[in-house]
Amino acid sequence: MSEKITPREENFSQWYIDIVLNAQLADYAPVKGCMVIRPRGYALWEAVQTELNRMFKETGHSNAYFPMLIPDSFLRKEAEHVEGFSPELAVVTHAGGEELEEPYVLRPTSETIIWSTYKKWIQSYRDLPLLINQWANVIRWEKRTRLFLRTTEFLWQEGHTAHETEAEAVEETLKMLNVYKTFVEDYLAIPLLTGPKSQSEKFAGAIDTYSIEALLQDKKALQAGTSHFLGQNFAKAFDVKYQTREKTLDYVWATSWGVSTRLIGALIMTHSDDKGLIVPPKVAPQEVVLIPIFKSSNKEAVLDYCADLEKELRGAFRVAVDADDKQSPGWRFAEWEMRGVPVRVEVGPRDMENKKAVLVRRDNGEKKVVDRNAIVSEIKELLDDIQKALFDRALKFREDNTTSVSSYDEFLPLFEGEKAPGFVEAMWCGDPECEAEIKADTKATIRCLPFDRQNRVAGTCFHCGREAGHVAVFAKSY
RNA sequence: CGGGGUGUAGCGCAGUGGUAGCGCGCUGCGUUCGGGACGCAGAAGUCGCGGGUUCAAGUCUCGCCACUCCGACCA
Repeated sequence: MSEKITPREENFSQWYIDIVLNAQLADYAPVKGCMVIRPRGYALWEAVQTELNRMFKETGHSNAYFPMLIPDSFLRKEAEHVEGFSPELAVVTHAGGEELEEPYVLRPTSETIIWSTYKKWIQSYRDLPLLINQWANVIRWEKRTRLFLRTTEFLWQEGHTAHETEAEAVEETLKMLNVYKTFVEDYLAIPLLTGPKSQSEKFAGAIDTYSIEALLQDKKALQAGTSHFLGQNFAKAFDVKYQTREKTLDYVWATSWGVSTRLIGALIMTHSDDKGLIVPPKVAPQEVVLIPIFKSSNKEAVLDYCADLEKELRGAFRVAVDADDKQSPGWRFAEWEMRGVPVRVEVGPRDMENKKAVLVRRDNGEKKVVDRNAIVSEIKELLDDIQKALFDRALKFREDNTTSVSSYDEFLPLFEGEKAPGFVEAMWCGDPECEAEIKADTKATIRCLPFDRQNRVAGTCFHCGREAGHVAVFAKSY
């Protein structure tokens, strides 16, 4: 069984790669760290795009597109920004057979090209807020890449907004963080921690960075998306001023926020098992696979019987049908399990005779024999159940792998050895030096200061013993 | 970018200097079919890339590249 997939226990990294390649989500490309996203993988990305676009538009945003080539000088206008990104830039130095006077950078993110444009578009408070999103590719020359999780080129969306007031920009930052949380939890069924990053972990050029943090099956944390409050940093760097309602001039307030194809990696690593991919029904390119079971003697009769059923299913669900007579039923079962389709419908001679069908859940393998006539409502119920069960299972995993500590003596052993300990929460003083020492000792980083865990009484920092005003969540991360 | 490992048919691998192999998969035909069926016939290779040694290199040697594991780096 599943000989193609390395078990998680044996080698988690290899398991992940096996899933990506065997479920035909992506393939390696000729250039270091780049991947080809195959139709089955791209369909997942399209599901992400469809829902997020709906949510972005409901919150007042419009899509636009800015160029991929950015003049080198633009990057340099915001000091922290250039410092943060320059090590991973790819630069175009030649074009049209000649060396360029000024090199172009392949965008690692679009703040600079967008803010240079916003300068032209914003004069008055009447031009605000400006709420724009773009779907784009970006290039970051990372040292160590991994399919979907960290690739040299990746697809993402980046929202860039401009506001009259600080309060409005902060509100936007948190609103979009919450859009991400809602989408990722409700559709991808991945439970998240949300909250601000520590100052040392924030985005280059931001005042505050907020993130959504997931815990994957190997107990490492993944930053699944970010929303940044940029203050007036980019407005100042690109001289974007507007006339206020009081007829004064002021710099606008900015946000930016993004999620990427990394979400597909998070999806895989959260739900899948040793048989292959598991996809939550709401984003599954195919919710149901119909597998007719027949012998050559009764093939025609079974397929006839399935024709009506298929029509009915297609009226209600996204459906695949696999009636390949070159493959045994067992082979087809295993194949569609690897592809992650949430519900399998088996129909053979027995079912035909009894006016039944067999439903099998991908998430836990349970089989259920149902009346042919009730099949649509039965599947609907099952899909809802699976969606919920996947989230609940992931949430339980996270809770089972979250530890609370009050001293460094408790903390240190958790981060010894190969295995990651999951999320570890502790009272923390907020000092970057204290954070750096912890990281140097253990490789643990602060994932965020979760909003919903700040209700503890004030105490002392678990590491340095000084007064502590935050609960921080530590983990080993991707 | 540093250290280790790997690179031979689509995939997994064998092949210690002398004719390019095996299993799975693939194509065709037939028999099978309720958890990865079987028979027969067939197709498929610049042995990762580039130099060097040699009468002769998949094999020895140097360089490079890719993947992978571990580090450093990382919205």
